[in-house]
Amino acid sequence: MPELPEVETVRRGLEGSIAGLRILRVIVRERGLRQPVPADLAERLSGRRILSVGRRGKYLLLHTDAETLLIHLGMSGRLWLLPGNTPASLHDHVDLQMEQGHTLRFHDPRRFGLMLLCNGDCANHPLLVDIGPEPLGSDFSGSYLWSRSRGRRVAIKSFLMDSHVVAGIGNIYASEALFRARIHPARPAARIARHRYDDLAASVRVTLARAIDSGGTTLRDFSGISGTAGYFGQRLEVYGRAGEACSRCGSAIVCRRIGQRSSFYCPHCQR
DNA sequence: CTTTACGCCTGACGGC
DNA sequence: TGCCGTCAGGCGTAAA
Repeated sequence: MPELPEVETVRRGLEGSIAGLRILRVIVRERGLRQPVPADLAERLSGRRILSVGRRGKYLLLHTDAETLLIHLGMSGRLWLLPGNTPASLHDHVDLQMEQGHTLRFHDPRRFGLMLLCNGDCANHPLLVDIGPEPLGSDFSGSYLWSRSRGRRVAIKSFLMDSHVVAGIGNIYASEALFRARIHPARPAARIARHRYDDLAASVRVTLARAIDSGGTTLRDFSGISGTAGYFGQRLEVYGRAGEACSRCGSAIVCRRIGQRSSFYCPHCQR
């Protein structure tokens, strides 16, 4: 999926385009997502007005004047804002037809995404309640990471990608943040010095913030709501660059599997 | 409790 | 050209 910067890019796009609009009609073509789309989604959303668009980790929250629509893009999900008469094609699972001739379309070939309704702000929803702090928020810091890492022998990269530790960091940005902090991705989380966690927290923030500024990373499946590409891919230091020269020392970037995921790093700079 | 393996799906790609 | 194995940005669950 889209990781946090891509979801934030989508959130901003939606906030600026459909916030304030009423949902006129909902079309569900495929209910078999990660969890089934509620059978009564259409009747519960029709006539509702979208008040604002929020985000928690990689989840989007479309707050309406009644319930909140919770959306996750999984690995391959996309949201497009299209003219209302755009014909649907393969994997176009859900349309929200809005006022002013807009249709918000959910498209997801792999169907790891999710669309659910919940009450209020969804903060206590089972899928959200155990998610760690927002990495760009004030609860996230080196001391927080350090305290959570006590007794954890898991690789630091897997630790960073654990949504219960910190929200929204996936495979790309975990590799990038660790490169920036010069920490080897396979290092056990408990065997990283306290002061290095300050570097790591700062690196996570900078990496994510820059990616958001660039409109996210487009590798395969991501684009903004108008189909525009994100440009952070041009700024990735290690992800997908196995064999290329490290920008810091010139050594060849290495790819190896850590926690069942491809991990990219510089074996010279990262320790 | 922590850690690891796996499944959910489709599509793209590389090797043969 | 087609077939097959592998991989892909997530995440929850089961098992050890």
